[in-house]
Formats: sequence, C-alpha cells, structure tokens
Amino acid sequence: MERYNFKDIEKKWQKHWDDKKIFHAKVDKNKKKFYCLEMFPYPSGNIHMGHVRNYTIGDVLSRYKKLQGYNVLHPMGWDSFGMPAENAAKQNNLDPKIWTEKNIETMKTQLKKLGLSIDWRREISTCLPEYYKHQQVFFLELYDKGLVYRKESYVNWDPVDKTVLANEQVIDGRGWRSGAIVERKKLNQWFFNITKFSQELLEGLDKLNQWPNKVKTMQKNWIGKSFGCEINFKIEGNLPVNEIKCYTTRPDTLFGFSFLAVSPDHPISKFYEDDKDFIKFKKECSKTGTTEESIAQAEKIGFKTSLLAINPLNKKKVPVYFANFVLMDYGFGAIFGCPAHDQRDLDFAIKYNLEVLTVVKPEGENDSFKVTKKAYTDSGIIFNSEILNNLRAPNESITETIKILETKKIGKKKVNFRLKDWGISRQRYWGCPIPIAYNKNNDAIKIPLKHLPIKLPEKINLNTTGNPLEHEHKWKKININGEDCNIETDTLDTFVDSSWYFLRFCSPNNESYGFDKDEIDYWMPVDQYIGGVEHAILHLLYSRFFTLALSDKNKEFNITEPFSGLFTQGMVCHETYQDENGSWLNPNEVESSNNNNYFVKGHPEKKVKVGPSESMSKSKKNTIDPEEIITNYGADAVRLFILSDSPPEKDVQWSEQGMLGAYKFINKFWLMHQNIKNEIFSDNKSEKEKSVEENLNKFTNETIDKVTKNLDNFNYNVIIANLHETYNFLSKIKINKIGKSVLTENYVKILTIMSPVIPHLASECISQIQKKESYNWPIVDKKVLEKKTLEIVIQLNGKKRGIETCNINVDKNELLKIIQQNDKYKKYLKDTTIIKTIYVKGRLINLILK
RNA sequence: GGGCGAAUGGCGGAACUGGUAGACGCGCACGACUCAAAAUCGUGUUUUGCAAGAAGUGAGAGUUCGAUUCUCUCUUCGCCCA
Repeated sequence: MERYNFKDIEKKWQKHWDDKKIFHAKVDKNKKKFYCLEMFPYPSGNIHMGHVRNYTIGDVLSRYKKLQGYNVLHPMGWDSFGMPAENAAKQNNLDPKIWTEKNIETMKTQLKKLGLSIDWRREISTCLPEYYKHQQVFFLELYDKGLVYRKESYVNWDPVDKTVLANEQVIDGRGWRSGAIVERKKLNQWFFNITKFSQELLEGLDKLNQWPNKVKTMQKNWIGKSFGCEINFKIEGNLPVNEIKCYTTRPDTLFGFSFLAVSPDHPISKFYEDDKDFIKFKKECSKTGTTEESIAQAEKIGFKTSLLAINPLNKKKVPVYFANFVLMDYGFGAIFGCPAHDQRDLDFAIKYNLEVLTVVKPEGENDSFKVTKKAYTDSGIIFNSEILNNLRAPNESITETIKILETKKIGKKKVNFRLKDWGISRQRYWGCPIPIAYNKNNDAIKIPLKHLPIKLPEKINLNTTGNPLEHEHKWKKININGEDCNIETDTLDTFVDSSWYFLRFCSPNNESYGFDKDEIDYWMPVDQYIGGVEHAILHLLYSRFFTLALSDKNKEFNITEPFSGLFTQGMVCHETYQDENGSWLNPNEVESSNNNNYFVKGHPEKKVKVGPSESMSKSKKNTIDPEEIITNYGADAVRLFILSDSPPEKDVQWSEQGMLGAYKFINKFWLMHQNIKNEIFSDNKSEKEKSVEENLNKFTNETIDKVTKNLDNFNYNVIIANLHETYNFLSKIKINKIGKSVLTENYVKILTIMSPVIPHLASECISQIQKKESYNWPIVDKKVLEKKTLEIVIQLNGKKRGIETCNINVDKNELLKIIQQNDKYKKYLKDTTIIKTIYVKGRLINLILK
C-alpha cells in the first residue's frame, strides 16, 4: 500500500480551491454572514510559527462556519508600513518598498502552502497609495470633526542619531542604535482626540460579551477612569499667580498637605524662563524618558519656587515646587503633595526635607501612628484632620471631603481619565503621508481632495539625519489655491493603518472611498477577531476609537464596535540553547544523546546549555522555520500539531516528537482510509451485524456532538484528541460487518468534521468515496445518542465501589436490591444500616451507612 | 505595590451545570515482526501494595452524602499596570 503523498495531494487541493474560487466571498443577503479575521501580519521576511498558529486557528473556524452554511468572509493583507522596512533598507541600501514587496511575495507563498481558506482577491497592503489615499481622506474628515489637532508634545530624542525614537527603541534610557542617553524634546505633533470618547470606549466594553475578560480589564485600566476632585489653592508670593488648580483622587488627605508640586511645563514656568538654575533643572528633567514607567523609576527631583500655597481648610502655608514626576497632561499638571500617603510624594519630601503629616491610620491603631519611610496607602481611619476626623478612608472620607469642599466652594468633584490623546506623528519616511501643508505663515492647511493621494516620494536617500522626508525639497512643494506650501513631513503612526483595515477588506477595490456602505453594512462587525494578546490594549483600542470617530456625526455609519468576538491566542515556545561561550544556538544546530546530554551537532565534545522554554524569537535563535516543517511533514500535519498540545489561548511548547506524532497520524489515517475505501467498493458478501452498525452510528453521532461543542468553545486541542479517538475506533471496528451505505454515510460525516483541521487529507478521502462536491456540517441525530442502558456509579459512604449497568428506567429501589444482592458490595453492608440514600437520576447512587 | 489569571502522572493536557479524576497525545517498559536496527503493530503505564485495599488534582481549613470544580487563608508561577 502506498504512503500518503502529502506533497502532491496538498498541491492538488490548493489548486482546486483556487480554480473553483471556493473561498471567494460575495454579499448574499439571504445568507447569514460570518466575518472571520486574524490580525494581519507585518511583512518582515518569513512567516513564523506564531503566524502558523494564528492563521490555523482562524482557518479552522472559517472552514467550520462555511460547512455550517454561513457566508464566510476570511481575508488577508499586509501591515506593510513601519520601521523594520526603513531600517532594513538603510542597512542594505535598498528601497523600503522593494524590500517590503519581496517579503510579501515570500510570505504569501508560505501562507498559501498552509492551505488557508482565504479570499486572496481581497488582499490589501497598507503601504500602497490605493490603500493609504483613503486613510488621508479619513484624516481630513476627522480633522473637520475636530478630532485631529496639533500641539507641542514631548518625544524621545536621540541626540546622536538626531532622530525621534519610539518607546520600544529606548532601552534603559538609551537609544537602541546609538546608545546615547535619550532626551525629552518638544515637537509640534499631530494628535487624534481619542480622549473625547473615553466614556464611550469604557462603556462599550460592557457590550462586548464575546471578549476575554482579561482584555476588557486591561482596556478598562488603560482608560483609567477615576473619581476625584479639583481643588483651587490660593497662592502667595512675588509673582502674578493667584491660584493653582490641582486634581486629586485623595482629597481626604488634605490635612497632610506639605508641598504643592507642578510640572516643569506648567504655565507658571514662564516666570522662570530666564532663571539659569531653572533652565538647568528643566534640562535635567528632560533626561527622563516620556513613559510613565521611566518617570516613576527616575529619581525625584524638584526646583523650589518663591511661591507659597495655602491649604484651604486650615490656611497653612506650604512651599511650591516644580517636580519631574508631575505630568502636564494628567489632570492640571499640578498635584498637592501628601507625603504620608503617597510614596512618590514621600520620596520627594524626604529628599527636600519637607514635613510628613500622617492623617490616615490603620483601623485599631492609636493616634501615635506615624509614617516615616513607607507611605500608608491602605484603608483606615482619618485623624489629625479636624473636621474630617474619624471618617473611614478611602470611600467615606473621599465623598465627605468632596461635599465639604464643594459647599465651601474650594473645589469640586471631577472625573478624570488616565487615557491620553493619541500622538500620530512619526518623524520617518516609511509611513502614510499626512495630508496637511504649511503656507508661508506656517499655518496648517488641509490639502484638498483633488491633490490626494499624497504619495511618498520614491528612490530617496534614507541615510540622512532626522526624517528623510525633510530633505525632499522637491516633493515637499505643493500649490494650494495659488499659494505655495510645504507638505507635512511627519508620517502617520502605523497603528492608524491597522485601525480601519477590517473595513477595507469588505470592499478592497472600492476606489471612491475607503469602504462601500452596502458592503460594510452586510459584513461588519467582525464576528471573530483572532490575534496575540500583545495587542490587547493599543491596536484594539485604536480600532475601536477609529470606528467611533467615523460614526461621529455620521448617521449613515452605524457600527460602534468593530469586533464582536475576540480571541487571543498564546505564543509558540521552544527551549533555548547556548554554547559554552554563551552564544545562542538554533535547535537544528543542537543534538542530544539518549541520556539527555545536549551538544553541538556533529561535535559531541561541545556541550550545550539548555535554557527554559521561551517564546520563539530571532534574538534567542529558538525559532523553527514553518516552511521547512511544511516541506518535511506537510501542511495538514503542521496544522494538526500546532493545535494539539495546548489550548489555543495558552502558550504551546514546540516539540519535534509532537510534530512527528502528528505526521504519523496523517499516514496512519491514510492507510486506514485505504481499507475503508476498499471495503466500500468491494463485493464483500459477508453477513452484516446490526450491533456493529449501531455501534458505528452511535460513535459517529457522539463524535459530531463533541467536536461541534469543542469548536464552539475554542477547545481546539480537545478536537485533536477527538480525532485520535476517531481513528482508534475506526481502526478497530469490523468494517466488513457494516453495510455499505451505513459505512459510507458515517465515514463521510466523520471526514467532514475532520476537514477544518486537516482539509487536504479529508478532501482527498471524501473525493475518493463520493462524487458529490459539496457537503455540509453533519447534524447530530439525537435519537441515536439516547441511551438504552445506564451505567450507574455505586458509592458507599461517598466512596466509589463499582459501576452497574442497568436498564434505562431503573429506580432507587431496584438499585438498592442490586447492591444488596451483589457480593462485591455485601461485605461493606455487613453489620450496618443505611441511614440515607442519595440517588442522582441516571448517574449515581450513594448509600450512607452506619 | 495594585489588578487579573493559573497550579492535575515523567511531560503537554482532559473532566458538561458539584457526581466514575487522569480522556487524547508524547515519553517510557515489555512483546510481535527482523540476522539486527529503524519503521510498524500489540500490551501496559498516578503512587503504594503480592493482593484485597489505601492514598491522590500546589499547602491548609470550610460548606456538602459527595469538591479538580464552590468559599476562606497561604505558597509558587505567569501576565498586565505602576
């Protein structure tokens, strides 16, 4: 018997699906739609195992839904703008476009080898003007709605490379490439007013009942709604400053107030512009990065002003400082310092020798409780606070204090969000140009639609300092309504590209606008979105914002949430290997002997240190090349393995043996299939046995039931177990005792439910035993599943003592009789009385003996 | 420091609404085939015990006739935020 030739058969079916346009999606209002979307890849060069896992999960779902009769939309595209292209191009003196296109070609070929059910006609690439011209239109629309604005903002500045760095390019406060200490630099930049929708973005989460709670919690925390209070502090001093407004979530600690701190960028800093010491201080502050974390970790430094702030409740006067840990874009850029109950304030107070007034004590403590080195932030009782004394902190005390402050007109209740506006300017070449130009007066002017798209210039010099587009003087020039202007050289954050691509997939070739209304009305929202949890916050939040922004003041656009279902898959991990010098080794450079000694391949004397299993990454070289695996084992085997070992939401450990196991399964199944096929087409005259047929029928229906449920619950690893069980069953049953029609019917059903996971093998097997091209997801015959006998668990004092097969109508008394007459149980019943009988119908009986 | 989640054989993992713990796979052991090996097939595989049995889902308590599942405390690990 011949071995399964996966190479030919997989190629044959991939061609078949292509030729017959099986996965082409068309609007059909008589059919229920299902939009299945996996996060589109960045074309970095080659697909990796993470992609294989992601797209296999999506493909299983898409194929399953299609078999269930849904009109399935399953597209694929490329998130093709971004830094890696620009960096690679710089290094190899290439055009980013050429580099990107080459990668797309490679990766597309690799993806196709997986046999994905994708409608490739809908392929999009965000770096093409055909895509980003619509993005420029959206930008202008959002501009008109007041959702886009320009303001001065800080960036991470690399003083050696003279370039702006993204947060992830700042490693331990230094530029990733130059190693220079990163500075904070102020630049005029473009922003999306995402905070306008803070409340909607928060409330919207409640409706997303098919999202993992984890992701919803993360977004909730990111939006960070807090209930607090704004307080006006009267100011004394030699400057024209009468009051400073602070935002606080802990107004109840106001009697612990010992300094007021404002951001170095606070409006009052203008009075210190010429102060040499202040300039020095501000420069020092600029060495801290812009992330919250780097600010939190940086040493707290301050600059004392000549001003005094007055505590509105007890009129006490305290100094006013500039402090590096106060952010201008949170609240009002000013805080009141209460060192006893905030660790940052305490660190600051200790450094500048400021008073520490303890005003909250743990419940049960007496008034001698005093904070010294560690701020007390837990719940407790307010003391040392005159009118606030004895209130319970934090809940009661906060509400009460706000009431008091409101009556005294000193402050008022205020809701604050942690979410900040989305900075979309990037000082780089390889991104979507911003459709804005500046006239002689440097006014920002919208570029009229007729000039769009503003295409990126080609063949430019990337080895410049700063943004390469700034040196493109010819490209920059534009004439708008007779006025000579310069095009904005910032390009858009690539998160903008991916904030609406799910809309574009619905009508990828629509030229007049980013999407066709009828098409999105039918296809949107995405029914199932699948991707890595690393995008749980930004990408998903930005996409939700973009959808809200498009629907803002637009009654025609009635989608508010883009993704009704979300699934976040885990990562693919592998052990890490290092040689004696500590250099990382790829798994295929390593060999192991029987007794678990690892050494460099071909060099048994060179020992290899085995590290823990970690997410596959190029830097640790613990990657497995999917293409190589597909070449060696075939797509079906890879799909089978990548799903088999762990639940899809958890990390999976790559294992050579597991991969081999999946490959063996495919071959075993093929051999068994030959037997079944031969049986179906033979002239076998042997006697049929009803009981064998019933057995098969029952098994088939049980399996359909299980697999369907497991598919619906994303228990894809259990489905693989179900497939193994199916093989084990079919390989043991006496097929020559089964009538041909019964065998064929059941076997086709079984192959059908296997087909989402291993589509090539299943299609080939089905085509060999039936002529009909189309088949549907089988429906469980509930009658077959009805039990004719029951297996009742016998428990004595809660301990399992046996299982009895009984007829379907067995009742408690009958069971009692069975137990009392059976020698197995008699010994336990001796010299006892039954004081209680628990009977769970059809499952279990438990006798309590004494 | 805060929030969320997890912990089950040698390993990855199953177990519906509280009702047979360990499905399925990997590994391992033994056997068949073979001169031999690989591949393949078969049998076994939580621990302990010759067996009957006993113990057993990170630790400790609680609710219950009955807890991997529910509640509380603790330990360890992971993720996110600071």
